[in-house]
Amino acid sequence: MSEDKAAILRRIYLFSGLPEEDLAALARLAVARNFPKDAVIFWEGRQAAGFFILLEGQVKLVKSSPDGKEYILRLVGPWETFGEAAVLAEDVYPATAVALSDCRTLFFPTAPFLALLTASPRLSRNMLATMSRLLYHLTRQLEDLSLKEVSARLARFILDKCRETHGQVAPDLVIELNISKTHLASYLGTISETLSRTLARLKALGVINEEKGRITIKEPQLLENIARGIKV
Amino acid sequence: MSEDKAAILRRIYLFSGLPEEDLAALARLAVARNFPKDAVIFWEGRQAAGFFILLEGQVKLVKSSPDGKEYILRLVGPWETFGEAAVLAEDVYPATAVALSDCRTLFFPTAPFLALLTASPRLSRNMLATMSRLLYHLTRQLEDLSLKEVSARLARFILDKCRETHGQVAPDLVIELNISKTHLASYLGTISETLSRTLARLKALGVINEEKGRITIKEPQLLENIARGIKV
DNA sequence: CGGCCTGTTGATGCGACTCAATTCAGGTGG
DNA sequence: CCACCTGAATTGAGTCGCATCAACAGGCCG
Repeated sequence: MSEDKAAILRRIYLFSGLPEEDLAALARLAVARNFPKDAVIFWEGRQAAGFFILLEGQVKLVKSSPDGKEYILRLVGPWETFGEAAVLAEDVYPATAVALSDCRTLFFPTAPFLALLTASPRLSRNMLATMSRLLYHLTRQLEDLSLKEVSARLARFILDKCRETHGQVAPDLVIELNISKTHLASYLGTISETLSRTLARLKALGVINEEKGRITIKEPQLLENIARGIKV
Repeated sequence: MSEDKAAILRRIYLFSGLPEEDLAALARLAVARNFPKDAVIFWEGRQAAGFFILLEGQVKLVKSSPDGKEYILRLVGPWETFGEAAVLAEDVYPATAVALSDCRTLFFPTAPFLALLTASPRLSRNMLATMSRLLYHLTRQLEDLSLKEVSARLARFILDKCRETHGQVAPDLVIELNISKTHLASYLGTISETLSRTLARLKALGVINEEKGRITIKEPQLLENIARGIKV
């Protein structure tokens, strides 16, 4: 079983380039933990006991307000880690994690992981790189929320997703929203009604096509401009 | 001169607990760089050559939109580091840094610093902790921008600042805004006119007093509620 | 078939940005 | 010392984007 885990860990960015013995030590640490759909994996503000690797399923990291609105900080897919940030400060989780579907995860308890971290320069370096990318991601979201309107955020999301799946942006490329539009709305910092209208507007402009969660890019250049915040 | 630098470095959180030889090595790396008021220290999107410690003055890290609006991601004060995030990914700066007053800094070039980082577990750990706190800070800002209105953000800012200076929140405690209200507005993700009105409303409610950038807290409990987003 | 969840569309209201006018404070030069 | 200028801060009126509330259509499942 521990061998299986080591094989899995090799696929995780955070653990890339680690010597065998480090991987083995990590594999000994890891605890399999599974969650049904809609289960809360951890709560914002609770003492962070460790972090997770998602093996299968989808997880959302959310902030929610007293009156029931929620903002999705990050959508986590397979082979990504989450809850890492809390580990370092031996602190609390900065957001709540919820399983969007049935999930299989590996859990790494804080204290022994920190010991490994101290012993492995490569692991430290990977961790720093991971957190760098998270920081970069968050600053982009802040930029969007503070300076851009919904149409620009949606356009940016589509372009990002397109580059992620196809490595480029070109006419007639198709991207799949594999989340509900309600969730996408929370991720973009708005609500489903507004997202619906914004999508309709982009369709009417001929910039994109959309049906049943499949978006086709029609006018890449226009889409780039909208993402930059240039008025149409 | 190198001795002076080492003495300075001891005061930086990022370098706390480091052995003498590491401090000495860092001191040899550090380059003094000064900037006049309004100078751009680095531009968003440019290759990150290294990071900075602010010794004297004040710096803003900003995102700006094509039409001239700007959002202040972070206000940097003496003894704080900035530009750290970019170093790890050997990547670009995620925001633009501007001197708000004449500034003295120490600059650490990326490549040699990374070498030191690999060699010093303690330095790695400090760096991770620093980035953790940045992440935490950014998630709070995202929460505010996406879920709270301006009055709540302002209330939270006042409470944070109060706790930071006095260690507690109590009636008649005074905090100093040592930045212009225009800058504070950008930091809160709004504009000076709206900030002005919001401050006026809080004054009218008797929650705070304010004159010439000095804010006196009158109703801590009410202020906490406003910060939580509870309607008045 | 009826319930439920997701998504769409319309009408309305509120918060915040825009534009413009005015006041105020700090700094400069006569 | 006062007149002048400049940038910051305030205040008012108007507009816009988006959230809210509400009604309704479609797909899925018991």
